[in-house]
Amino acid sequence: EKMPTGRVEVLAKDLVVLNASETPPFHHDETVNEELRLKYRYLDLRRDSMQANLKLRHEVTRAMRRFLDDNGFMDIETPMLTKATPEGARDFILPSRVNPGAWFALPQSPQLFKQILMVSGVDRYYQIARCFRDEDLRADRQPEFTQLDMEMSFLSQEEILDLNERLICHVYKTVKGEDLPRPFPRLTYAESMDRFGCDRPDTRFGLELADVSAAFENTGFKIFASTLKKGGIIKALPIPNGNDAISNTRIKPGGDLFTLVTQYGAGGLAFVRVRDGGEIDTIGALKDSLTPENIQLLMERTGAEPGTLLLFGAGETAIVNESLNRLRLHLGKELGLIPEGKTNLLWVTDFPMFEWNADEKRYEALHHPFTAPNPEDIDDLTTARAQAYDMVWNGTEIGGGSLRIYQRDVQEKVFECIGLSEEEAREKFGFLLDAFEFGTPPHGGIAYGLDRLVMLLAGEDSIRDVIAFPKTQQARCLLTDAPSGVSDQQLKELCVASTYEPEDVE
RNA sequence: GGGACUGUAGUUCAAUUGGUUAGAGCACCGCCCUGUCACGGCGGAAGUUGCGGGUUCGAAUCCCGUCAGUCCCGCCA
Repeated sequence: EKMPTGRVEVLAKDLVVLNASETPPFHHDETVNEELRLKYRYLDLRRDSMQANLKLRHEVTRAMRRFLDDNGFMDIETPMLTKATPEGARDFILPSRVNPGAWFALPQSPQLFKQILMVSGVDRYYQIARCFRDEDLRADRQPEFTQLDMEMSFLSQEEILDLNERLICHVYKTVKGEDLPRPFPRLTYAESMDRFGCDRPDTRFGLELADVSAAFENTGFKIFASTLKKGGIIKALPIPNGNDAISNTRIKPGGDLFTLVTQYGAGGLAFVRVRDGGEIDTIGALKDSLTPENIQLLMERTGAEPGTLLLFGAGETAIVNESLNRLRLHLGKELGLIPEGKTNLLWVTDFPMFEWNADEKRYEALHHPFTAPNPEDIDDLTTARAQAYDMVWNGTEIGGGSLRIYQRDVQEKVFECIGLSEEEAREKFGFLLDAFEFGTPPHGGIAYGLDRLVMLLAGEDSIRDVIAFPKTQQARCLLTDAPSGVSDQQLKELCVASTYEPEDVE
């Protein structure tokens, strides 16, 4: 609680100036631009809101530690200097002076070390671990970030989810003073994609998608017909009372909603308005081709009522889902459908093991290649569901985990699926495969994005505001002016020569 | 790699849409004020309008380039 001024009066006998201050470039109750804040981060952190965020972050990690300590978990550190990973994000790499020509990588996560700890008989491990990924930044992505990393032996998925719900509820109760309802709702990946078009649905509001492919099976509307012929789908986003709220101009080419969906690969945005008395109103070729059967099926599938605006996505499933998901989130916000102060937590389960990468013509692990397949789907791994789960907070993924593979033969099959040759697998992960031969217990775990979690609890829009010393979008530290050049002497010691200029790199 | 927005005193913002001397609040400096607490009064200093080109009689304003910050797409197992 902030003390109001004037309540305490101090009568000074002596005054000693410990250190004089320059006039600061900005005052601690001023809102200034990001560049200035980051350059003078020490002054920025003096502001009440930043002090509160630092304190909140500390309280969150303290609550996590308290809960995990009380539940038999051990905090164990894993190396920062480790091995480059073939899958996943770009690595930050560091030359080894002692081993000329050889490079360490900073960890993208402690994944393999924590699994190795399970082999070592550490039944319950956790670490508040710094992770590094050399990819482009976003409001919720920094090149170095913090995970609460956990791994447990001999627990079923149910037990892991239950324990994690209790963990998150404990953290929430500690910092917010409120109980969250348990158990958390669960959606399978398939259901989430079907109803929301994404794997981390914001369920604080409705506007659920409806697959209306069946309503257009014999349609004369060329775009829809060719979509279905090519194996695509047609989905509708029904907006109750959308007729009043959203004009044709916004939906047609050049309109903001049209532009929004095309940004995610959609070809356009067909629409239908349901008028009083159930009259159907639309434009162009769709208007001419709609049959009574189309309309009846459409109304059944979408539950549309007079006043409802139906927005359509037609095309490849992934594109339809992605574009309508973005449209749903955009309109949910715009129409004020998202309740203030509400916290919706849920699990998404049963992710697919793999996703087809069309560019590289191979399967890619959706979670990571150490995720255990569902035993029911073991016959064909390429279409198998994984024993993986994500925790979703108001539409943001705050944690993800899985049961892991703990048998060498299964692990080798998964490597094969993602196109990793035996030699590569042995070279990169031989130590893990070997370890699996020494009585590795069944195990599983999860990792939470601490920065995102604290950001949500703080009600901030960027993780920079909950990180003491973050980087800019160009991955620079404006306080220290890192990264910077190094001396030739340093490079020489490391046996590193600069061979490429930036313009050589595409 | 691509798209969008922003950049004007220390700072937050203006500048009648291309018009002659670029303004204001806060901060700063000086003087005044013996109970203030967002004090008050009077006065003052403070600008290569991010940077470099171009168009124009004339550019903060329009164009091109560049730098920086932000948001997004790609990317992020």
